[in-house]
Amino acid sequence: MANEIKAELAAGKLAEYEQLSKIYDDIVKQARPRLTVEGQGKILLALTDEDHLSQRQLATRLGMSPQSTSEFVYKLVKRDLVTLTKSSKDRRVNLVNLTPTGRQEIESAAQEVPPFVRTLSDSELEQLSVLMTKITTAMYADIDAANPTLGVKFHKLFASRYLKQFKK
Amino acid sequence: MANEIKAELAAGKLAEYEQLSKIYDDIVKQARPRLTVEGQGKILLALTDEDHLSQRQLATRLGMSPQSTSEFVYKLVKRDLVTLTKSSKDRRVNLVNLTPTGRQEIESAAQEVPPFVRTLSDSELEQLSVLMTKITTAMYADIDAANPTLGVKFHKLFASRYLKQFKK
DNA sequence: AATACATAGTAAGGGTACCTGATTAAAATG
DNA sequence: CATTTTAATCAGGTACCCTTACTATGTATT
Repeated sequence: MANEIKAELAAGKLAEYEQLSKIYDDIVKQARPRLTVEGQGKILLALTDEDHLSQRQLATRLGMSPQSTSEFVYKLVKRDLVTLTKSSKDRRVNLVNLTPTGRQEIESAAQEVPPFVRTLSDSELEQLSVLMTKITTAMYADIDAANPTLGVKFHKLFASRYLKQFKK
Repeated sequence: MANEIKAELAAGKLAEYEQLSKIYDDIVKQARPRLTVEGQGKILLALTDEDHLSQRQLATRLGMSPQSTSEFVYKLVKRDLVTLTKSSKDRRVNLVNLTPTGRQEIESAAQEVPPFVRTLSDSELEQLSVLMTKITTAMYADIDAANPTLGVKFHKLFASRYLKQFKK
């Protein structure tokens, strides 16, 4: 069962990284205004992918309750990062629109390479990218299997965000 | 600057994994009662490493405010996972002790190998472990540099938790 | 047209993880 | 013995989420 032990070790390391990264920024604070997939950040990210969505659409493709969506949108409005406009076709729906400031906020949430990544050599970086791609691909597949609508959305969301520097 | 691009790509993949894992459990829910390094879980983890700590000690080694510590300890008491005993040496301090139930809670927070790790081959698993070890080692170093007291504590915390199956 | 039902959004209230400021009680120190 | 430091707590606040109503507005049915 050397096989199993290898899987456990790797899974453990991954989990360790996951947990460590939660506290890393707090402690080694470098004031990077990261945009996370939570709350307001989640909304902004979704709007980057496609602007002028209704709150309902946002809720659906983010897997959040409409109430939470409403809350975060309201907070973003107060921060002038989005505006709300009533749809002319259906006066019940509120379309959420990114403001220039909102767009800027997303851009400026710099995607810096953290120092700990710098410790890897060139070939190690390549290895890591390959491995992590396999892992995230499998994760997307699982998410997709559990919720076909969501999966694709998140894939697009992350692709546009984390591979941006690559597109240029 | 192919070098830089590789670093960015790897960092992006890591960030993508980090964000994806936040939503993974919600969506692909498999009811694994994970013990995270947050709030009450953080306290439990610290107590696994060393029992009968004062709230002050907990706060210090977890990098939390004493007020939050107090709050989480209180919640754990209500859940019968820890008990409080007044120190005989210093009647100001409340020692926090794990109950059998608390110990059980930690044990049962199974450290399962998530399905997406299974997609990697044997040699890939080995590679991943090596790479992640380098990364977490660098993270610990950074944390340690920022806060010498904390760093060591967390290292011990995670080592005891995520490498337990390995020690056996 | 009138009634019934479905849908977009909101209000109210709740839970968890954190934080700061102020306060109490007990210990340490001058 | 009076002052200062320390351990813990209370009060109040923010961000992220949810559930249970409830209000508009739209659509379908009678």
